[in-house]
Amino acid sequence: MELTHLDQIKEILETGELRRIEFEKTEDIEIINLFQGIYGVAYAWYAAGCRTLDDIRNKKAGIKVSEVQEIGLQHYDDINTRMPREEAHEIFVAIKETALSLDPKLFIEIMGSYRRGKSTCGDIDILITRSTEDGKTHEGILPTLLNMLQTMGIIHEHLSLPDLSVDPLEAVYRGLCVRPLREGEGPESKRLRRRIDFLTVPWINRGAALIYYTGDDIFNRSLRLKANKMGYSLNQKGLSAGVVRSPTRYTVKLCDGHMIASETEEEIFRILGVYSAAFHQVSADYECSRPSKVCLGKNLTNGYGPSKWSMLCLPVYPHGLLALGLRKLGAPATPQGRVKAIQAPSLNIVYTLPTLYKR
DNA sequence: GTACTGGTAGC
DNA sequence: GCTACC
DNA sequence: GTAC
Ligand SMILES: [Mn+2]
Repeated sequence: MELTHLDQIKEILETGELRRIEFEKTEDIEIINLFQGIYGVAYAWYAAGCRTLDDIRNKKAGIKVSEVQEIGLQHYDDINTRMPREEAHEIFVAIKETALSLDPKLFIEIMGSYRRGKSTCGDIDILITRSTEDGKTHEGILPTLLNMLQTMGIIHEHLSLPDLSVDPLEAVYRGLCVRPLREGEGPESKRLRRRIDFLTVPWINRGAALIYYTGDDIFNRSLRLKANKMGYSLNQKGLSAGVVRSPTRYTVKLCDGHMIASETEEEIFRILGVYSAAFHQVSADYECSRPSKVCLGKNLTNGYGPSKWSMLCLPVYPHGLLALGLRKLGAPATPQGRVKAIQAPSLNIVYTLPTLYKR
């Protein structure tokens, strides 16, 4: 008998894993995943006929490789090796100390997989903001901090620099770093390059930024989908009501609406009805920790078009639902083309926030 | 039978 | 429009 | 496909 998605979810919740797991191993996905480890282009290179990293290094098919992509190629193995949680911690401690030396009132947190409690981290994500109660802000901090970290030999290559001309309080940085030297270590000691990202936001947006930057990606999509169904819109700045979108071009906003929550995670979760053991006493059929992805492969049949789908992941989510990542076969094997969210509200699943969320 | 599918930034 | 972030 |  065929297992339904609901059966599979229950099995995962009850056993922690799903038997009969089959990874999606098709040539295009494998190669595009390889190329996505570079930074910058993946599907386009596959479409141009490249199949190996050397094809790209040799500029096969006349492809153009930017400066940033050359950096990605050069450090390919380093940046595609996950670091132990402890190394992320070491790097963050050094950065936090440097940042606080510039302004002791900065709010600086390590986000992403570290904040989700993972034992290894693919990169380091750092959120910076600052209380405005004394009339000051974190304006100008990030460029100064980046310069200092470069001088200290922590930050090495830049991949993407912030554009501060729109709002100097909002900045996104992407680059490569190494951990600080340990006691007794000389500069010759081998340290792997690590991907590092910084995000700065206005103080008022910190709650929404915490949610966004903690992730994971599917959790964010899932939460934003729920917000939409409730007539709201959620982004990294806040939760808004009254957003009106163009029916033809969905991303075009006809009306921005007004922000109803942004300063704390709790307020946003509360409005969205996402109860967490950290904030509320709740009863539920299941409790689960922040989503863990389970990869599996399965062909599904449906009513429209090419009828085969492959299921990529099955994370378990809060607000009594789950999301499945699906790719329609024949669709471009980009992350965008690959993922589709489906919900199962009949399962009453409670999402337990990591202890980091408590107060 | 119909509705569902994140939102934004940089280039 | 593509690639990136979560 | 799954939810309603
Ligand atoms: Mn990151």
